Amino acid sequence: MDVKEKILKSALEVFINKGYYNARVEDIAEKAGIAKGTVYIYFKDKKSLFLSSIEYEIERFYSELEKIICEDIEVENKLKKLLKLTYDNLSKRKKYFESAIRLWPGELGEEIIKTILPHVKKITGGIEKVLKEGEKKGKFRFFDSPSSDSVILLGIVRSAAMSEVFFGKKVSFERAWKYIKEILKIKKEE
Amino acid sequence: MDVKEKILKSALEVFINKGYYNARVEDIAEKAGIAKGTVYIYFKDKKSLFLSSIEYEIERFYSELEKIICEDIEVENKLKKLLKLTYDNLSKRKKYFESAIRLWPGELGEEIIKTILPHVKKITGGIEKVLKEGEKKGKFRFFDSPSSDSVILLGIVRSAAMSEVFFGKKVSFERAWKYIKEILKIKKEE
DNA sequence: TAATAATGACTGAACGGTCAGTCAGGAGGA
DNA sequence: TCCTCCTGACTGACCGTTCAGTCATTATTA
Repeated sequence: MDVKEKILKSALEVFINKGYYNARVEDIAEKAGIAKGTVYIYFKDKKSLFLSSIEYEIERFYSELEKIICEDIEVENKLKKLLKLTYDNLSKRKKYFESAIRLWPGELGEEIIKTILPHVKKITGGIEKVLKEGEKKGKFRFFDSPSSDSVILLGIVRSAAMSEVFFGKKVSFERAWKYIKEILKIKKEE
Repeated sequence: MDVKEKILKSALEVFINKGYYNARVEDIAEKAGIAKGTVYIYFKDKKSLFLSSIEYEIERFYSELEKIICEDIEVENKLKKLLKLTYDNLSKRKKYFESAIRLWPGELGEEIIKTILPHVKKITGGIEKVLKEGEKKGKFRFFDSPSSDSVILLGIVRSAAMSEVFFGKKVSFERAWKYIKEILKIKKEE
């Protein structure tokens, strides 16, 4: 693995476990098996390393989603797999979300949004695509529009995945899926 | 207003605008019109000031919710008002949520959860109460159970309120409410 | 005047970023 | 083949800054 990628992987891990401000650049370097100075050869500063590591992770996630989108299976199952993957990814990353209140660095806020919005849009775009596919095939309906529906579906999946942390009660994926079936009027699936 | 409360209010404002790590205790003191040292008379350290300010805010929000819960109005409208208040509060606090990725301080994570979970539970508990009231009066059904339903409803409202920031497309409260009416099979309201 | 409250200059630790120095390995010459 | 020179990726000690928390001093109140 080349050095840059090794740094990105380590950075992601350390940022997730410690949060931006508690992650020392030296921790990241150590985990990558290099010296601190080397990090600054590949990345301008801590901030840009952080943004790059987030982009790296979202793209990795999106490539998993895309594989499902391209599978040749029943569209109901495709949607379910898509959302299940999202649920699992969120659950796995619970540590990200331990806090209900955001403590991100103010000066980074806008930049993060600007950096990751295009990547996030690819994800909602992927879900919209599957919704449209299902509608065209008459397998389910839009409740409102693919665009709103995808936002709401992701909201349901996210709140289920996070419910244990935020509300102290677990909501399984299967239960979340029941709500979604109701909204999209999906009759059967498995 | 007594000094302690003035500090809490200022702290909340500064923490929201700057995030935990960029909020200097001196900023908070300045905003409250006192000197930094005074803060340490009322609060052990920055961390406990932070936790107290969060508690203070959630309790303020809950007292607003409670007022609605106790109102003597149609239960459908009560639920709608409750969720609208939540939506508005989240929208107002968009700055909180500008970042899709959490950057909270690792060492604080668990403590935050421990501190705010009881308060958050009061909020979901309030919604559950209204759901039960509506079910008893035959105005709507539980889709799954008051407990899961409240998590999912909050998830829908939250994702709608945050959609502009996270997904770059606005989902109004009225639209979110449509989904909720569908799930709870609410026929009429307002 | 005594007690209590408030102040803000100061301290020490933490950490991002720098840069002079190291050295493995490649090129070139004998 | 062996030796020398060169390159640039990598290192890590160091610097400068920031800021939470302290405490001797001052102000206020009873």
